[in-house]
Order: sequence, then structure tokens, then C-alpha cells
Amino acid sequence: MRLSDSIEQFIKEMLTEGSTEVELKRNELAEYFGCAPSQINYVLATRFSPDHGYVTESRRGGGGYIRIVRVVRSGSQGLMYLVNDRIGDALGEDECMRLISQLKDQKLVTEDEAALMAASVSSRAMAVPMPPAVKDALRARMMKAMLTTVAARNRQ
Amino acid sequence: MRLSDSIEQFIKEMLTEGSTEVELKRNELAEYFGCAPSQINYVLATRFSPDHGYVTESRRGGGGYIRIVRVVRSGSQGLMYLVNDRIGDALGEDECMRLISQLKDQKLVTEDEAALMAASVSSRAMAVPMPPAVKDALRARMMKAMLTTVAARNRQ
DNA sequence: CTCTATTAGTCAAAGAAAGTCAGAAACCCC
DNA sequence: GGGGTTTCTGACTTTCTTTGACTAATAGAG
Repeated sequence: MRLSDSIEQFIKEMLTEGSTEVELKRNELAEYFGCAPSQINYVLATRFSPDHGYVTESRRGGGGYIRIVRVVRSGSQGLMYLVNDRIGDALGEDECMRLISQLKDQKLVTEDEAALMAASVSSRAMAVPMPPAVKDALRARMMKAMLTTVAARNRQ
Repeated sequence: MRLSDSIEQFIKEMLTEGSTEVELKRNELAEYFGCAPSQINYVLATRFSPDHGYVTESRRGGGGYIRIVRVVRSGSQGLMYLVNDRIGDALGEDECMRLISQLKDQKLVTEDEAALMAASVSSRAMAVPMPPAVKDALRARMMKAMLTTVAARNRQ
């Protein structure tokens, strides 16, 4: 397994123990994993970004720390936020995939549903003659339509 | 025997041992067969495509990999039959909706999955500037991608 | 208040895979 | 044996990871 994955898992395990928030020392963690401290920043940037459903804050100097907070939005609230705010008129493929995996992480959709969504907006599925801008617009519309459907299901 | 055939056989043997999924390193496999790494891609493209009943995913960079998942075999009642034979290069909206509700009736997909599919190909979602013929082509591709995914998840 | 030790952040470069694609080589069918 | 198709290779590209040198902030000592 990749170092980044191990660190990611380590942090997520700390987060799944009921607490929605964890505080750590960058240097200690780096030492524990025997890697460069900046590796921790890499993991935060690629796996704990707001796009992934987390916010981080930190402090330098003596007694410094990094705090990671998992953003929790309840089912319908979370979906409405996505439909109204995060998805605009256009959605690139990478962004869309991140969004889908976030939905899965937050248990707003099941793994199977996430896979289905990912398939429908995949570049493979969308390999038809169409300008990139139109594809992005289409992706946004499709995601909104699908999320609205999921929201309708969850409401009852 | 051809190199491609040997590699194909090798992978298929790994898949017949109960497991429906295999993960490999492109470079290692190429080394084992004493060929160029890109040869592996050729084999995947010509023998392990979704049309052949497989889906692959991969990752580059350190710790990269290629994963191959076998999808259910294409029995004349199965999902893969639809992917390979019934859905062609184009699919009109009405026919698509009929297909989806038929899938639901036959319990080949769940109700939730059907709803999601219907949402993704709905005229509402597809209301972007695009010629009707392209929409039909897109619908076909999307349905194939989604059904292949469902098949991959229901595998065995 | 200033200085310094102690943190964390940034960024560029190196490393470690896999992907692409054009063309060479091999094969097959008249 | 010529032409088309399939297979195979290698150079080049892209993506993801890891490190290290340098920078910035902060708390606490003096």
C-alpha cells in the first residue's frame, strides 16, 4: 500500500471513532510514518480537502497543530447544498468524480449508486462528438437530475 | 502461440480461481513475459474491454496498478446481452425509458437504480445544445456504461 | 519587546508508475 | 507476393507520489 493511503487511513480511523474532529502534530505523524513532514501536507491536500468533505486548520510555532474536521451535513441538507451551490452550470469530469466519491464517503448515496453515477458521466460514456463546454454543462445537469432523484427517495 | 494470447490466458487463469477480480502491475507482468509494457495495454484493449465482459481501472504513479474485474457472462437473459446486442449505437428517449422499466420489471436492476438511470437520460438532464442524433448516441453509450457497471457489481 | 526555538507551509524537482500512438513486424488471405 | 489486418515495440506523455530546501508564523524566554 502507498504511504499516502496509509496516512489517509490512519487519520480516517481516528475520525471514525465517534469524533468528527481530530488534532495532530505534523512532525510526530511524519516521524511515525518515517517520511518527510511535507508528505502530511500532500495527504491533506489530496484527501482531506473541502472537496472531499473536510476542512483543516493549523497553527505553527511552539505547540502547533493541524486540526481536521469532517464536515457533516444531514441527508437532504447535504444533497440540496450540492444541487444548489456546489454544482453550477458546468462540472468537469475530475471534479464530478471527486463529488461522487464524497457522496459515497458521506453515505449520501450507496456504493452501487455512486458507481452508477460515475459510469453515466464517465468519459467513456460521453465519448460522442460534442464540445467540452457542452459536456461539462451536461454533466452538471445529469448530476442534478440524479441527486434530485436520490433526495426524493430519501425523503420518505 | 501468440504473446497476446499467452498474456490473455495468464490473466484469465488468475480470474478462474474463484476470484472475479485481479490486480496487477503492468511493468511486472511485462517483465514476466519479456515484452514492452504497452503490450499489456494492447491485450487489455483487445481482450478485456467492457464489450468482452470486463471492466478495468488503473492508477499511475508510485504504487500504481491495473485492476481487472470480470462481469457476468453474457447469457441471453443477462445484462451483458443488452450491452452487447440489444442496445446499438443509438437509443431514442422513449425506447430508453421502456428499456429501463423492463429492466426493473425483470429485476435486473433495483428500483433505485432504475430511477437513477432514468434521471440521467431524462430530457431534462439532456437539455443542452446537441443534435438529436448525438443525443441518441449518447444515451446508448450511457446505458451501456451503466449496465456494465451494474453487471460488474452483481458479479458471480 | 525582541530574539529564538519550534513548529507548519510552499514549491519545485525527482521518482514511480501507467497511457498513448505511430510505425515496424508478423500474419493471413487471396 | 501484395494488401489488409493484427500484433508488438519504443519514444514520448501524463498522472500521482515523495522528498528536501527554503519560507512563514507563533509561543515563550529573557
